[in-house]
Amino acid sequence: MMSMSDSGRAGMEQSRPLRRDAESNRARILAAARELIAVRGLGVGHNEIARAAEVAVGTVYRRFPDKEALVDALFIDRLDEVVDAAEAARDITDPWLALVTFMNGAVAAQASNRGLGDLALGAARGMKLSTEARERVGPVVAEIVQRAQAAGVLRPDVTEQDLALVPAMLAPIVANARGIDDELWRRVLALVLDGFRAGMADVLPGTPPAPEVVDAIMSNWNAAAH
Amino acid sequence: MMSMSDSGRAGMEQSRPLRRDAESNRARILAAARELIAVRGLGVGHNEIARAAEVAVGTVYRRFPDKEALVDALFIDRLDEVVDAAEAARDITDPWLALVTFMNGAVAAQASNRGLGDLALGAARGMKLSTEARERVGPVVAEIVQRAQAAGVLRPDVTEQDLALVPAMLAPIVANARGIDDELWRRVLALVLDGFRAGMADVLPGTPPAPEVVDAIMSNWNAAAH
DNA sequence: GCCTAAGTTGATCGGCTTATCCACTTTGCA
DNA sequence: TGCAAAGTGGATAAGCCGATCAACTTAGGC
Repeated sequence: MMSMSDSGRAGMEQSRPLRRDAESNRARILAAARELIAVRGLGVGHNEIARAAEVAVGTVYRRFPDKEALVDALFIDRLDEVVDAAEAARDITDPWLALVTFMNGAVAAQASNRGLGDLALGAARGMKLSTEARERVGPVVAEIVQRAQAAGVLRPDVTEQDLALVPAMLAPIVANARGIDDELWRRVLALVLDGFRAGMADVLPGTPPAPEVVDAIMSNWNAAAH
Repeated sequence: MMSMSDSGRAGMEQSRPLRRDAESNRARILAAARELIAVRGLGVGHNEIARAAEVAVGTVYRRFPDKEALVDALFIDRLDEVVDAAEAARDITDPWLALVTFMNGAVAAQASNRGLGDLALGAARGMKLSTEARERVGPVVAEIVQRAQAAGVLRPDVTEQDLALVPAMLAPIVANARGIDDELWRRVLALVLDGFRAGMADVLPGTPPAPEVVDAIMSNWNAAAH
């Protein structure tokens, strides 16, 4: 085998139970980072996280060698929620509704957590997250997809991979419409799932975005980072 | 016709025809910026642009007070291409094909110019571009939309505003798939326009992205900025 | 209670960006 | 030709960022 220490990150880390103070600091760092990142996105710096956690930067780096490690630690447990959502959706009888419900849940999570959206936009690279995400939610989604296709309500020439792209597509909508039209993504998601093509009745939820809204989204006028 | 002067930027500034050397420098700056930004996105710094233009940073700032002004100057003329594309699409007989052709052209432009993609992602704020874009391409697109709706091939509950969101949605796909699957956006665009719903025959172009591709897109593995 | 490994601190580094400033050079009109 | 006005070079400021490290503090086994 190779280095079998692996305290901080990937592999596992039960080498030695952290000292009490260290453990509490770690928890505070995670809590602070979670909150800040949910609200402001992955852009928040270590200094800020450290200050919020009432800890020094060095301490943050001691626990999480780099940003990637921190983000990994932060979001790996969020996966549980997604998995739960997927499993809940799987239990819905109507195959199409199951699919729609799941996608809505996924994008809603993105909308409520800026960091998640940044992730979907590809803001961070190379983290183990995507692998783990695929492994854990993939199978459930595959099941939903298969059922929908078997029922003839989902076109047969798509796969769950195609479906996986949808949250990424919605990310800029969610991100840029934030604070201007926080529900726009629901309409757009419905549109993406339903299609632009005429013929299939359903009336879209919400109202069409006003031209000013589109403007604002494109140039990010009011949204602002702040 | 409307404002008929408007050489450089926002307000107006045709006060005096630039000196020869200045004019040539301005052109070189624009050319260098255009190329760099097309290839590497809006992230390129002024220093780099200056070096490529064989000019000093100070000179860049003398012509373009800030990044916004530079980007404005760069892309305002690109609008001509989009307008041309829209007008060409308008002349296509089949209303649906006209719409699809236009959207393909718009996203293709994004795919071939990284800066354009960044713009669609909302990377830059507050520039006059979006206003001008709306004013110039809006009417043509509206015509395309109306025709498609009149022909009953486009669902009646969408507007050209909805359509305007599509390039933004495609942006993360284009950006994150660059160098991995440069044509993926065609499939996704077709999907967005066609809809996930079963029933409407058309076979999607391309093949479903492999799981690794989706992984790579999400975490931006190989793409790299370089 | 003491001692050492573990943990913490915060100044600091190096790299990047946007933007400014002023001594110097060039242009082009008189 | 000569001289102001226009333009230019490039060092530099000011701000971020992620990340490092040597000096200090603390936990907790013995």
